[in-house]
Amino acid sequence: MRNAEFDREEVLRAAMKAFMHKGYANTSMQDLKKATGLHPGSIYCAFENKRGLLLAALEQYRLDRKTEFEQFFANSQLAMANLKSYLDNVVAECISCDSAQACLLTKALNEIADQDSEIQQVISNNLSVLQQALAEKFEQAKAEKSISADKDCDHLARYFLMGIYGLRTFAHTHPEAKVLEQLAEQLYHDVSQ
Amino acid sequence: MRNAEFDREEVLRAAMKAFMHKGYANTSMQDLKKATGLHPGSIYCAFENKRGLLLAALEQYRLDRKTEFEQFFANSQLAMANLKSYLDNVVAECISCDSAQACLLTKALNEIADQDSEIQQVISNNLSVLQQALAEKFEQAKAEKSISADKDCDHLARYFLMGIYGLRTFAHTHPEAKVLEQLAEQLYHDVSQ
DNA sequence: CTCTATCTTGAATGTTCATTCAAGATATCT
DNA sequence: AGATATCTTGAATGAACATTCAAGATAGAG
Repeated sequence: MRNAEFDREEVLRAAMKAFMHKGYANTSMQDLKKATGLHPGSIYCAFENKRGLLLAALEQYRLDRKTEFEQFFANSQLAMANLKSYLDNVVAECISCDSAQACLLTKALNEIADQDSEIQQVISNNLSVLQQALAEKFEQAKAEKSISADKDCDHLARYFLMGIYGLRTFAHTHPEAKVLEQLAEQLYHDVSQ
Repeated sequence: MRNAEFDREEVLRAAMKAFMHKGYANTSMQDLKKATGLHPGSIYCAFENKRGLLLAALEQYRLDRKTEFEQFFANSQLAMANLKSYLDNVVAECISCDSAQACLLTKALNEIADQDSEIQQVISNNLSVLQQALAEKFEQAKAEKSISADKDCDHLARYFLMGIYGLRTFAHTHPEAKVLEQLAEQLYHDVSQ
């Protein structure tokens, strides 16, 4: 007889930002209250507890990133060109040094994966989906003759993803545009040739 | 008139393990008490507080890794062969899935770097030293004609380190030996050729 | 307009945390 | 052996935490 007043997606994106900024353990309910505008009771009512909020935020993150990914390839350019754009976007996020543009998946993976196997599983699944999507793009690139026919596209996808993980970590100590762009350039070169 | 009973290095290595296993925020003083065998009072006396213990552990980690690194190159083999051994060792650590063999620097970097600039600085310095050491090995490889003379050794060192970061993160979701070895193989190939 | 199911609020709860400190123990020096 | 400086011990402290819940507010149904 009465609907919730808050916008679920907005709340989850705010929670995502909070978790990305301070990590899971260090983000208090008070931080989450401030970030989402929701009182503790509402959070518990909607998401059961802090962990439930993280799980919901991870799911929203997956959806948002899926949409974003598809937009990078929703054009008529060659797959390899789009992969380059995707990589350039990661670099841009790294350069911005904006913790809200970090990757919630890798952040959470580093922090809690060892201690919570359900969350570990959720994150692993999400990353596997991304890896699979990348592999398909490399297959497309192969069909377009951008890369040679004897390449293993699953391997290329794994290597590309590994490079992105490395880039994100590296950026924490070297957020300089020139360095990161050079690294991305080489990564792109190494999966192209 | 009385010396401390505990072995400082042993205590710091135990603290390192505890921090690597659960992260900084999630490791309680009670965990640290159990891990180190020291009572809270002794920890506070020796290291000022939990943060001081982390800083001391980071310093011990730096020393231990420096020793380990030098051992990898304390032989008469070519620099590139030793770099491969070093990389293989990282892979072996990843395969073991032993949180005690993770990298304290990257773990701490992901968790707290954004929130504590002094710790950020310490970690960045440590990683820069490693990067510099790697660059020297690539210089040596160049002198040995293992890599071509027009290579930028600083760039190679950065790329190699980025790959190691990526490998460690990737291993969290794919701890399979075959996959990690293949990725390491390609990374080695890409910095060789 | 009234009723009621549902949502919102924020103070209260009990737990866990980092930190302190005074009492007790002990190694070293004289 | 006695004195004392230093270390060890672990209970006490207060703050911060996640979580609960009862009271108040409000949207929508009748």
